[in-house]
Amino acid sequence: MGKFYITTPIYYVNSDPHVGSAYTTIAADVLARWNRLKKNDVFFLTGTDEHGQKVQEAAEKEGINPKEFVDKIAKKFKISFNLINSSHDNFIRTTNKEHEEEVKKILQELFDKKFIYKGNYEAYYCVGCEQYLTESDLVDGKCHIHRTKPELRKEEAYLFKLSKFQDKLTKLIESGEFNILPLERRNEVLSFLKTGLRDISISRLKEKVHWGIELPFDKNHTCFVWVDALWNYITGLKEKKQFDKFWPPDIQLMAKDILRVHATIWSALLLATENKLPKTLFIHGYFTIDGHKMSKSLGNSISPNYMVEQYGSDALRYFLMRNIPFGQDGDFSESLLVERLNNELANDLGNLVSRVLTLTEKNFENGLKKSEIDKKLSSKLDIKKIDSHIENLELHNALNEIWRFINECNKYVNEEKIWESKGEQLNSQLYTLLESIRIISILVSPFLPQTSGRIFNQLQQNCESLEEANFGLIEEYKVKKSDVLFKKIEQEKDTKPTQKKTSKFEDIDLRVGEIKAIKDHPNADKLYIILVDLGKYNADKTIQIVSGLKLHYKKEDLLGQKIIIVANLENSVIRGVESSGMLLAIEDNKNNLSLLTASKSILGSKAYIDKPDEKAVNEIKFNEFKSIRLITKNNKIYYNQKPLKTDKEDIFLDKEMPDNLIVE
RNA sequence: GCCUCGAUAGUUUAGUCUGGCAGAACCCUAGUUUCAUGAGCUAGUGAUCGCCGGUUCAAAUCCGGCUCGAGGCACCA
Repeated sequence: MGKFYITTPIYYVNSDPHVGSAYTTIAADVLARWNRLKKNDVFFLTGTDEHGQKVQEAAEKEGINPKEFVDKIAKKFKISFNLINSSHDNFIRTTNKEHEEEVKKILQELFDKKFIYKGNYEAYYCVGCEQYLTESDLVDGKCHIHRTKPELRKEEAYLFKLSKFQDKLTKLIESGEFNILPLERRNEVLSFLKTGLRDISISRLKEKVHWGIELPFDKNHTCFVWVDALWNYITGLKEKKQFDKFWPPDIQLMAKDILRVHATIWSALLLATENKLPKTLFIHGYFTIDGHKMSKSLGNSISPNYMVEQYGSDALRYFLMRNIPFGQDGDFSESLLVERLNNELANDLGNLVSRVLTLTEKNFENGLKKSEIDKKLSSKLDIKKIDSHIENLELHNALNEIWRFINECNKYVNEEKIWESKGEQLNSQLYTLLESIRIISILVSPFLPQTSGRIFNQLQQNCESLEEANFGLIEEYKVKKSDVLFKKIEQEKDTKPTQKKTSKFEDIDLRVGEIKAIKDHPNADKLYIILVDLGKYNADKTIQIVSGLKLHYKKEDLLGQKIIIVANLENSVIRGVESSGMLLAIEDNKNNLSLLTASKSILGSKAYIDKPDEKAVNEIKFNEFKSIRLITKNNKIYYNQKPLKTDKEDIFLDKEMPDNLIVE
């Protein structure tokens, strides 16, 4: 059996752990656990990067010394990684003594070998920011924050001869000896190498950045990021006396922001010190949150701890690994997570275990003996395919393949009507199903370690290798059913279960109306009272609607607008004022609101999808209306993939909005 | 501006390397079932595979052009 060394980046401790660091760590954990199943010797390293100016500043801001500060945050990372069930073999911190000593040794070696030399760090300095700017901070040569021209400043620094390694690195990457995946990332690095490598500074003056490792050959400087942080992959092994056994890394996972540093500086440092290069760098994608970029200003970053508390670590792990094709950018959405938890974990897997165990307990109280395997079911499992998906780092496809088999098991129970079977046939069928569940439990264990353990508990078995994923291994089952594996989460859109009647589009009567008058609601800050003319549909008078538009529209902008009204909505009283209908609008998650409008249509005309349907419609309740999913697309409204329209035009939004929002 | 990658059903996607009936899941609709978690199973609706052209008996797949989107173009951990 081989060895397998996998690393995550070490995470910078200037902020709390977020879902991005959890994602990388979970992916690495899955690969580590899969390799342990295959009986490879595994070392899985993660940790925190704790030096540098930003940490120094963050600590000052909190009025504590940097050491206290990094201890606090590092602890948070450890807790967070325990919550997501990471099985790392070492959690390295760059403030560990051993790490600092090791880095000093390497710096001295590089200095002695003349890979490090004294020179100048030269860059633009913004007086307003009180710091050096990077080229990406510059807009038209000016500081993007202060809009001033920065001055070119020089300070003494030590430089690393990165330029020397350009050709060698290019060759190693082109030959595939040093592998970078996915392909576009490799291209990116190659094209960057083509533009030429410059030497880089690896130190800062100690008077400016004191929170760092001192250069062994010059006490006025501290080591600047690269050598310090990157070397963790080596000291992380050396701390545990495992370097000789595990070097080099088989896979180093990271997000794309640090790819270049790894592909150039990190590998050059290894070449300079005559260490082997990692076999593969794998670059995974970025997240969007509900379709929006994750950013501090939007305040939409997601705490993995919260997700674990809400849904459990396995659900989070499953969602991240299943929903996002590994290596591509993906979207994180809580409602999608719940959907997958309910459908795939609870319904498909959880229910399968539950129904099979109940049947076993009912019929084989004193144990179920080994019997013939029904090939009809066992032949549907393709473990080689699952393994090759994982070896190719297609984790989402591996899960897909496992679930295909889970569905086959459910289908088998139905088609064979196991609950009607008797005697030897029943014995054989249930034995096949129990073996299937046992094998499934092995296969999902890298992804869902907790769930896998709970399934084994119920089966009263324990398997820890892929070799055991074979039918016919267990001589006798004495199962013990316990609680459900996954509790389902009620999504908000599902209203009370008693109200099983789901409404159809035909149940709502949508009409074009014109806003004739607007008053402030006497008893509410956000509400308008709007009088709407529905033309011939309600010829004798206008109807009165209370609507929460006040924060979004001025009165003069609304007056005369032709809008869409739910005309048959049950009347209600909102803060003391009667409202007999509602107007349709779309709201995104940033509080932008847009009206559904139909400027060319006749007042009182019907809005419909297929053809106008003039039959009398009953009043509907608000909840019934809410169960109808009208969604946005290209600034129009769709129901069941068909556009909402009147006889004159398609209904459109008066402001641009993203697709797939639900009308409310 | 230069370079790289991507675009498949309302949504998430498989298939593209190596051309051969465009597969799946969610949602929606209908039916069926009672062993099981308001679960399961069956069926149906829904895709001119971003657009235009070329090669070919045959193109989602190969080639050329275009549109849109994402990313890279160094000291930011």
